[in-house]
Amino acid sequence: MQSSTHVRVRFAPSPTGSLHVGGGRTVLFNYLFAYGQARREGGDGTLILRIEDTDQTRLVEGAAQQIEDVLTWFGLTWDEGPDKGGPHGPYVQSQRLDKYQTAAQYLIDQGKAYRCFCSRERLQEVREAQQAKGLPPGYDRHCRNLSQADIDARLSEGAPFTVRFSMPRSGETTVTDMIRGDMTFQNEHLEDLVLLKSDGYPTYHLGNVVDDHDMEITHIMRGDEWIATAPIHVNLYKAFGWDVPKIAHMPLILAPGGGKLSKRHGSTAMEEFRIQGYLPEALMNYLALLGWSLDGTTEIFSKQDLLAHFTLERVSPSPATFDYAKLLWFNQHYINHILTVDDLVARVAPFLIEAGLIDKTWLETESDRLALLTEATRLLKDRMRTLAEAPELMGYFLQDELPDYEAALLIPKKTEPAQVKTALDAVAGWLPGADLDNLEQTEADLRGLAESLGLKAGQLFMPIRVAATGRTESPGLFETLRAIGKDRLTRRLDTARQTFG
RNA sequence: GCCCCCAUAGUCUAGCGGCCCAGGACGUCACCCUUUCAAGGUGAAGAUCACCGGUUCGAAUCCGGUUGGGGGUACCA
Repeated sequence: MQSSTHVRVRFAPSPTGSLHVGGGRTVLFNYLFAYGQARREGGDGTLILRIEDTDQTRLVEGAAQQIEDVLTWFGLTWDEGPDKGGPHGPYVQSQRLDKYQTAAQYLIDQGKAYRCFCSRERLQEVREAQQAKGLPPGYDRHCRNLSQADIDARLSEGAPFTVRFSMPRSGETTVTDMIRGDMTFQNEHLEDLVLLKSDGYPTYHLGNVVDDHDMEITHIMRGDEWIATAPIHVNLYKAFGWDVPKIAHMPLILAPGGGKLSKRHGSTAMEEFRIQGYLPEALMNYLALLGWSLDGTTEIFSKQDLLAHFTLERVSPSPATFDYAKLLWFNQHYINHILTVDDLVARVAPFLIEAGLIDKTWLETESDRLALLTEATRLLKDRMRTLAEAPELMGYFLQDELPDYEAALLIPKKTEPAQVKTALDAVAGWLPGADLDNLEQTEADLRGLAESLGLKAGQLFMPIRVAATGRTESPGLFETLRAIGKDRLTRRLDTARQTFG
């Protein structure tokens, strides 16, 4: 990066729904660039959150708030925005309409924009006609050279109009992209885009350029889908006489089969990953590696690690396919190896409460229930892939009664029902005098019992496991029995024995 | 159709002219550990570096073309 000491970047979502992972990755890179790279290199870095709610027809109630909430969950912070204000507010475009109107009027006065009175129907017809002729569809600049008399006449009759940008008709425009280099476009291919809609709201193009200038944005980091309009934006800056910020387009995130990542392939919204039990740090780690890498070898990055190492120069220009399996691996890795047990307990609790397995009182310090929850979490830590799996995994530790299970599970392969019955009876005889807190003793006792019954250890352990948990998989048997406790174990054993009539 | 972007194993990537007949990770498979399931350990398969031409003593790395994939082509962002 150049020696600029002043970096101001922004994330500008439109509140038309929940935040997509592509957007999540874009904010992340903005955040890492401002707070990581810029500050490391001796400058200051500022991240601005701006809500671009200029499409009144697609607005979703509460979406802006939800985006802020999910960003907070994700672990990101920003310096200026709707919630915290700042020197360049307001940070919601619908509250800055006068600025866009003033800007549009300025361009009209300069002869760099014009009012367009064309109806949507006419626009549609023009587009269809051009497509039919095999020409590139686009506005035919019909209103670009209207006489002043025509314009006045239309205005006096109160005709609705949009304001369009007068793109230069010849020459070329070069966009310098920080991760792709120069991209040159022939001006004749660029459209006279609508800047101001007939409802007085700006389009993305005007709103974005005006605000980025007004908010003194130094670096624009946005999705790859904006490349096509970037040359028009550059021309807009020139028309206003403003400096063009540095621009970087983030590589696209593609769906597994190709194309856009959509619901059809699985979750696409940040919020959904939260609900499905993904950890924000795992999602962040995964998303950071989608288009960026440090050395091709290091895989695990905490937010601090990312802040310490991220550089825009190492962002790849090529699109990346979203791999759910790898995300799941990261999540599992964080649960299994990075989180502490206490931390996991705190993360898993909301999911258990939601499932009705525990309630808030379980979390009171020094309660026996918290001890049980903690022990259950410790035992299942290595077997949990997402937080959402916790209720399913931990039920038999947390509940008094076991849900019904298939009696056939009690009978291991190559073992007769009669043998199992005898074995469980023997275990029931042993249990009252057993010391479950002594794991070594429990193991010695049960191995001895198996031997005396003429069974292999596994042939005895599996029926006990199923009787105790209702499942064929569990953490180590002796620790599992200890956590369940003698009382519940006795009852569960009785239930199992009764299935043999 | 037109404009633009991209191109290393199924996927994410390292590589920025010789160290690479290509390294790491996910996934897959095998083995070890083992009371089950995981986790962990070890190992294997998997890429003629999309293709074709150049440049060079030498190319995955530079250039051109082709093909393929993707994006844009709205009074959506």
